[in-house]
Amino acid sequence: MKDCKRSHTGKGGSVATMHEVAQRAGVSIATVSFVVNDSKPVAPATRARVEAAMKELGYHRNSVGRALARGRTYIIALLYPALQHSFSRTAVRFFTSAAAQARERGYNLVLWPISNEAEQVTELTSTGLVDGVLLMEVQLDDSRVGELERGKTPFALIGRTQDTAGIAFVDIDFETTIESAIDHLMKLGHTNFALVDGGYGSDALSGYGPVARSRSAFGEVTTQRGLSSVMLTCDENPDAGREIAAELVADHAETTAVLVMNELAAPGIVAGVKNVGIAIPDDMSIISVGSSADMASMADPQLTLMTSPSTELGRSGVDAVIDRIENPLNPLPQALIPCTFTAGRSVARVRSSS
Amino acid sequence: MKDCKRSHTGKGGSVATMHEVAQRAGVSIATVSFVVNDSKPVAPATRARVEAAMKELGYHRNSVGRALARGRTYIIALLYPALQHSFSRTAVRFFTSAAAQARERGYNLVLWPISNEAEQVTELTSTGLVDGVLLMEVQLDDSRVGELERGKTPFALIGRTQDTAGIAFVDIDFETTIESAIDHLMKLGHTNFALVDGGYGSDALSGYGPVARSRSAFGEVTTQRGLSSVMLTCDENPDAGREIAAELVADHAETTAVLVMNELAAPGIVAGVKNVGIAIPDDMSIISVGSSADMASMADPQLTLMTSPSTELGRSGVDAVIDRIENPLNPLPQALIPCTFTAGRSVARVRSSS
DNA sequence: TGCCTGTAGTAAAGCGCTTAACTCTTCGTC
DNA sequence: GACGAAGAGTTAAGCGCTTTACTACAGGCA
Repeated sequence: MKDCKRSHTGKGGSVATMHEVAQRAGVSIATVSFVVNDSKPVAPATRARVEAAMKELGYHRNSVGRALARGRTYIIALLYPALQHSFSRTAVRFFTSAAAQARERGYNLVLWPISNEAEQVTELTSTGLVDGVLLMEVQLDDSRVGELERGKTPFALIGRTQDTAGIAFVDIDFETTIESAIDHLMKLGHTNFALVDGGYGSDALSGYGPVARSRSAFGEVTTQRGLSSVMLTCDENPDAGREIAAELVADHAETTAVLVMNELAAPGIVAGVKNVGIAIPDDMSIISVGSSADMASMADPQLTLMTSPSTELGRSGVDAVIDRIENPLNPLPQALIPCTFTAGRSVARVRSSS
Repeated sequence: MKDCKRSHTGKGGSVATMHEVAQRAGVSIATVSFVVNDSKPVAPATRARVEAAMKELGYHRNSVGRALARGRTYIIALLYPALQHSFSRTAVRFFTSAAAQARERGYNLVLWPISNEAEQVTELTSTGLVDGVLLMEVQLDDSRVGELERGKTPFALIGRTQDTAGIAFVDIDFETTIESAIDHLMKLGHTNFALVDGGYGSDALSGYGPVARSRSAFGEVTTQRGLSSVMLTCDENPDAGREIAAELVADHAETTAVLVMNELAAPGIVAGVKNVGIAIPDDMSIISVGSSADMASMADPQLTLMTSPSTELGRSGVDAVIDRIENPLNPLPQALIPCTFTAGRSVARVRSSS
């Protein structure tokens, strides 16, 4: 008597609906919903009938209908400005673990490509398509964050803005990481340090959190420990690494310990240094900071590194957004996770000569 | 008289709805829809009133409601088994261009992480959350493809299965690519070739299209041209490259020209070859096939390469799915795009000695 | 017997939007 | 001046699902 236009079950275009299942099982549509979601007790016999009907019709719940009714899509968008930055191995690992954790908690984590325009963020969040947002590659002063704060979509950052008050985030603990790297090298007798970081565009440079934070940490620690130090910057590619290596060797010949905070340039730096006759690790030790083992072994010799805690970042990042979504009143999740030391072949005791 | 529970406009949680806009503008909700979608003529005065109301209320259309009513989400999922494979620079470029093209055509392209399980594919498509699917990293015999064919969600492949009948796809033209690479090296006098490809797991090896196709192309062309040839395989990482390089040099000393179809191992191969005292490109020429310039320059010297047509693949891939979605009756889009030659420093004329 | 409680299931009101069908006006035309 | 067409809006029926009442019925207890 109702709904007759598409009762031709089976093929015919659209998929089976809850209505059809209900009809077939001889129950009300609500009961089907209760079975599907296990949201209310249903007598075993009835449940069995419903389940049979579902199987026969090949029923799958329609997420859009559900989303509309519940006011929740269970989709979390991971915003990654792929256009501007390369998708490092580190990021992949991060993404993977984030997705797994989201799935675990009943959400879908999808990578949503948007340019860096703040307005695109609004465009995404204001349409109610996603329940929450995870923002990567955050700048110290990031317009997208402002945009998100203005909206009502729950979000969390991977990385931090300058002022983290009122913002949920998960980031690498650069201070601790840099300090351990330096400590490691000091124990091997090094006293002349250099830091090479990534440009990340040109002027936005000082605005990139990891760079800014590592620099200040590097500055502080070397000063405290009375070490000689120099800081250099180059673009995020091997060729830039080659160039900066030449510069480093030419202008700062005393350097024996280098922290590279630029995964992509690191192999180039190694190549560049070797090309001017300096042996690694015999004459110079290099540690790649915040990198992944795969990338580090692109270099020859394989780089010793402080491995980025990508997996943990992914997991806690997702937890942070979901927490914001589900318990907006909870204290803000804010976490810092240090990189861990991974041995390679690019670090050695300083030469006793000199 | 109707809808009173949430007429408290402004803050208070949810966003403005079409209803509220209609009320405020003193028109029917349908009219608002016509304005928003420009789907029916509306008198200028009315339109103005509606637009004013929208602005005042900060209205943004709700995608979920729209999706439900239209039966379309305008979301396309790019399925990339990130868990198993690394996300190469090539893939990033692909992703970026695909996203841009989708946006251009009014769709959202999102990267949807799923494991390689075919069932997860169904789980995604059957819920009606996405209008179409773009599948990457396709195996010659891929269960996910079967799963997609069984469902009714439009899809296209980046890559190909063995049997491409009835399937929309876009892939690299490996035959042409391999042939040009060989031609290039032949013109420089090389006659002893080797192909090193990527393992891509262990047993699935022969099932990976790019590998299988390059191999057969390599085999055919070298035979045709009467060249000596050998094929090797190694995992997709630099260390594996180092090892296979040693093997290559030890067991096939005559080789002077190497095609590497394994972006990630390539830098390792270069390092490995050099480590046993063979100069590149003087003693041995290497071309990295289907790679990206960034990755190629990780090696020292920078690799000459056949650049993967990532951008084109992304664009045409998206076009292919959208075509399937919007004109299911059109002829199936099937396209092959060759890689293009990009000079590096790893290729030279063969030594006249020998 | 009557009343309360608990359990299984149903009816129906939305969620926010689209769209086919319909109602009024207002013109143009013969 | 009457009729039809075109233009501008409105009504209302969904899209597929969730969820809050509410009904029915059985059992427990006095």
